[in-house]
Amino acid sequence: MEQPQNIKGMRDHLPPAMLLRQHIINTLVGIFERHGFEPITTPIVEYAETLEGKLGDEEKLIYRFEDHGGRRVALRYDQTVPLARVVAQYSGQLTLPWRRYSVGPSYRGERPARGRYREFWQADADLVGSASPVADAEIIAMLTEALAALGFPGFTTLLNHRQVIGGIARVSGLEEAAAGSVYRAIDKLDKIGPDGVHDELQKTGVTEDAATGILALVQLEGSSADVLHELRQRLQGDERAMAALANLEAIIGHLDSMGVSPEQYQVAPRLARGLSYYTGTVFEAITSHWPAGSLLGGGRYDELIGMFGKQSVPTVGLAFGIDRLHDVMEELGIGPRPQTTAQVYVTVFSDAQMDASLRLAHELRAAGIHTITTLDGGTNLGKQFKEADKRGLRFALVVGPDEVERNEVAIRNMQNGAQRTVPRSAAAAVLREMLGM
RNA sequence: GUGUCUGUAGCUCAAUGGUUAGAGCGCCUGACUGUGGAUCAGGAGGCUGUGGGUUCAAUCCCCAUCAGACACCCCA
Repeated sequence: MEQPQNIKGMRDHLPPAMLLRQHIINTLVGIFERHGFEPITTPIVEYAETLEGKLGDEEKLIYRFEDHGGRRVALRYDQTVPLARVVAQYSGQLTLPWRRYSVGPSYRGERPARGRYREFWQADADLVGSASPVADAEIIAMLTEALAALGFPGFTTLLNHRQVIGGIARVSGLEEAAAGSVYRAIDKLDKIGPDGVHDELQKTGVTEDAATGILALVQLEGSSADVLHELRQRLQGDERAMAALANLEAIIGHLDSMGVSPEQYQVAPRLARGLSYYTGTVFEAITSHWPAGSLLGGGRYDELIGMFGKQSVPTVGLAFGIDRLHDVMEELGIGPRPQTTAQVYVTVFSDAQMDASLRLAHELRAAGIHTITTLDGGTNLGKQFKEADKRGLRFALVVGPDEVERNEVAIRNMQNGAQRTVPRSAAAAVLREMLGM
């Protein structure tokens, strides 16, 4: 290790990136809390067996190792399984239904690609302990509010139900066991097109007729009502699918009152999603401006918590991909792009004036203004202004001998060069106003 | 995990199988001794990702390794 370097797929986030990330996280948390979701944090390291047996195929991507005590441990793969562990473990202390959120990193040993990293952050929100369609609707409403608050221009939430897909497979005469590869094939519809899916299905052993039938179903598009109607016709006789369709209809029925308009979502029978713990609704949000994966994903998993030994607790939730949101916003130029956290730069005229500047800075900070000063009193003013400019500060203040004598402060607007002198006692108030605080 | 491509100064990129590897931007200093973004003049900064090999000689050719990009797989 002669050269400092990152582990593959694990990134450093320097201030410019971090400031945007914080904006994203703060925005999401704001929406979560507006809906009364409560924060929790769980360890990044879990017993390997806690994570095993919950994810399906993806399990091979779990980071596993032995700790010093020889315990088989793993880095968490998402925040959903740890949540399920927590709910099972603290059932006596939780009042259900429980709205909780959690923000932090998860780890997957995948080959990194665009919008995909081995360490990635998710903002996860789940509504634990309710099977009501209102719960599903609330999660979808929240995701819609969040993407709008972040400023995403055109996004769509694709909505489906595991038992709709199951029904499609059953109606096509497929064994339950074959369903997995069918899910994967139809999930690729947007990428490889109908012919591609047809080939893919046949490759997995589906008959030509069945493939054609499946394809006709998963390609359904149009208004949610139309798609649901059509699915109901074609899946007739499959009870579980009928129940799923009724459930979707009930959820959609609440969306309007929750502020979600019909053009912001669509029923998409092709949406499968890989995680095996989903049992009901599944959804993800995509934007046409970003080809590399969804911005968030989620669904209902009514059996996962029960896997930790106690009774099942119906739950629906979602995870925003912070890194993807960041990458897309960066690429599309969405959102604020602050260069720094400081707002005001207090110059130091000379060593003799150092304390006057420090005192002023202290007062400004006490007034809530983010303030930095020069550290070296021997630096000439020109250099200090240059630094203030480079750092992207909005105002530079001067308290030289003249200002001290007149008990004033000079405030210079670094964006347009306008400079004014105000009474020392008014400096904080004036700045607060100029900063729009 | 599979395949393809890439890796030279802080950043974006040049260059040649052979003496001290270049440019722009950025950075530092000065012209400007109470005021930044312009201009001009100087300056610092590279064992060419790392480790091997071929060769009289390698940044350039070969192998490995690490990291990155893209596609596949799959997902946030």
